[in-house]
Amino acid sequence: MKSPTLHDVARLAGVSSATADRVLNRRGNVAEKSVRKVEEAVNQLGYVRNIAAANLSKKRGYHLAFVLPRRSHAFFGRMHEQLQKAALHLKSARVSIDVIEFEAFDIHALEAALSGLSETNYDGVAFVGLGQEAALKPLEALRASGVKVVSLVSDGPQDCRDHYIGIDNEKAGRTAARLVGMAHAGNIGRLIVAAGSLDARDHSDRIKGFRAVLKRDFPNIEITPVIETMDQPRQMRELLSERLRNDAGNTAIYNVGSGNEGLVDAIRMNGRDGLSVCVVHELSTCTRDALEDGTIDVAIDQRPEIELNRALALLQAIVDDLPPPPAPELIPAIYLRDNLPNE
Amino acid sequence: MKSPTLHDVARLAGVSSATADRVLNRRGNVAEKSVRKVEEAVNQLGYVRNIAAANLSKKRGYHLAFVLPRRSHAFFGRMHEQLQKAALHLKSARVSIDVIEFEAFDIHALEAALSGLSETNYDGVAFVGLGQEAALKPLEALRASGVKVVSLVSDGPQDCRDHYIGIDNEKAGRTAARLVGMAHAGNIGRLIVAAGSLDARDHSDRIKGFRAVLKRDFPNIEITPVIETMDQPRQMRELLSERLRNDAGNTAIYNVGSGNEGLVDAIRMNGRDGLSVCVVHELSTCTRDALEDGTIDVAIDQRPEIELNRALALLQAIVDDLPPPPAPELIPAIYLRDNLPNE
DNA sequence: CAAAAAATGATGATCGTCAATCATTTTGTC
DNA sequence: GACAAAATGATTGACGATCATCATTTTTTG
Repeated sequence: MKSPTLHDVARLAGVSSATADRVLNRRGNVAEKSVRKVEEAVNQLGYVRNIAAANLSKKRGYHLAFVLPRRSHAFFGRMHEQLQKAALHLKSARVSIDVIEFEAFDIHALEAALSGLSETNYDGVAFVGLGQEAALKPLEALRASGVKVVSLVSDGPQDCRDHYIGIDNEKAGRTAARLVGMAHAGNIGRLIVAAGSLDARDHSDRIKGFRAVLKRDFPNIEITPVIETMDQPRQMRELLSERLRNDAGNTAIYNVGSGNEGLVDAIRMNGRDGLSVCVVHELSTCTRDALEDGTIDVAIDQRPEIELNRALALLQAIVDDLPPPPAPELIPAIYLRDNLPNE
Repeated sequence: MKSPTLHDVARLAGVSSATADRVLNRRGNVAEKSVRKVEEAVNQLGYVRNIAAANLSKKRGYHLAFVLPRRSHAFFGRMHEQLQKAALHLKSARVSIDVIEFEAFDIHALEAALSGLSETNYDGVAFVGLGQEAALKPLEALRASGVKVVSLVSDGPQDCRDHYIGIDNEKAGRTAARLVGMAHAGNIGRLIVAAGSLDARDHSDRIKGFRAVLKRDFPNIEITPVIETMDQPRQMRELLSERLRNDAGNTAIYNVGSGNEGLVDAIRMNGRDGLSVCVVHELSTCTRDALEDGTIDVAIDQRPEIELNRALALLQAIVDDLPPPPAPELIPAIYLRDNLPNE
């Protein structure tokens, strides 16, 4: 009924609890024979260390840091918000969370933020990996000193973090393509693609997936040259308006990046005549409204709240050197006007 | 830095830790004045009870029961599987999970299973609420004896459980309608709808949402009379084949319930000529294959694995009388052939 | 075989909370 | 002011693991 304790293991193994402890925590100075006996007892009893008791005695709480871009974009705002809620809830589990903000898209801001962490003594760090190529050294330093590291949203080299939590952006692009394709029902189409910057890894992955599917399965749809908006609503509005005004015959729009306010403005001004489908990424006040009034049709959403929860659960586990909790793959939500989340 | 303990609270309140304990655990026999002082100290220090220590001292583990239908359907198989994985992972947190299986769609099986629980002493129970109308009495008994109760997948009366975890089926139906509509690109269509049984709450909810959207936004699509399949692949195959053979001009299929093996067979036999879109519910080996080879286009999936994880996290929290962990709404995944989860 | 080295056992404090006991003080009431 | 009732304080031993210390035993080595 009740689970066995370290004492039970020691007794069954015929050693003292001190030795059993030495084995389980790899303190060394144990005879090979004793190690085997203890391990056998562990297996036989199905002993699992009581982490709560362990942490209590070690007077350890989970000390975590989240390195996030400022709340400039709605997307990161949602992350911050969820983090705050979660932090409150996790206080009773001795999880303390510090938030370190940095300027998004500033190449060196992330590096600076991460460097600052090496002095402190966090158990785990999660960071949004935009521009992490510049931040390899501080990451390496962190990991070398035993800190567990998780990258969020955008992944980088495998050996600069313990895990990545985020969506598969190529898959997201393919999904968008399929939706655009389906909405043409075999008709001929012409498509406008807009992107923030073709340099960003996540954006280029999306475009790659998008193009692949469109080319293979929907040759009836022609892609016009990509609009680069630098994720700025204004540029988006102007460039897109121009396209819509000058070229008739556009049937679809896909925005890979952000700047959706501009996109929505442009469509509202020009009307949706001839446009059979419009797909964007991320849910925000703006895109939500646009979905509800039919200005756009689909918002593919990363669900940052869920990513954040995952990161928290994962860090808690790996900080204890436990295997990551079993969790199914992150699939971006496909929001239509009919399945928007409440409130 | 480190969080305050009960002792700190007592000291600040100017009472003994015994009294502080009496206040926090509502043991009674405390003067109103002392209660106030302690509560004030709690607020001032931001004291949060260390649950790990509390549970350790109470020698309490989380003793949970999951009452699930047998693994007859792929859907429940996925739940069982996830539950097993999670159970393994949660052993170190002193969470023990018992699984009680019952025969799906047997009205009294659930009642019997739940009745059996009143003898035992679980802290929390999750159950799949198919046919819970018949099981109100045992649920009431459980809750009366302090057991926390969560219903999964299909909800019932509010006061027979503490929380419901599952999708909004009406929303799922609306989503299906939107996808079907989009895929018609304004063309005229004729739609075949199949359902397991119109009695099942979740199925009827889906149909309700589906019809509402189709009627309002896609009057160009005609709905032919619903095929009732009792979720049996064979009936599905025969009835659907008949329809496809006899009536030309069908443009879409929507299956509200299960029995997708039959649906897939029928379409493969008849070919997809003229069918512009085919939407079903739940991902399984069968529907996954069908998505990949283009037999069907969309599978709306409840993601039982996620529901299960949610239930676990929720039970752990409410068993401790904590507020439910902050988690965003469950949105069913929309699977296309391009965003299927790996492996 | 003796000395050094390695392995082991025994013990006890600690973490924060719970739960129980018993002694003492503060109330309220007639 | 006596007396009961209520409130409080003080104390203690779990709970399960960690970690350090010290004494003792076993093994290795020359």
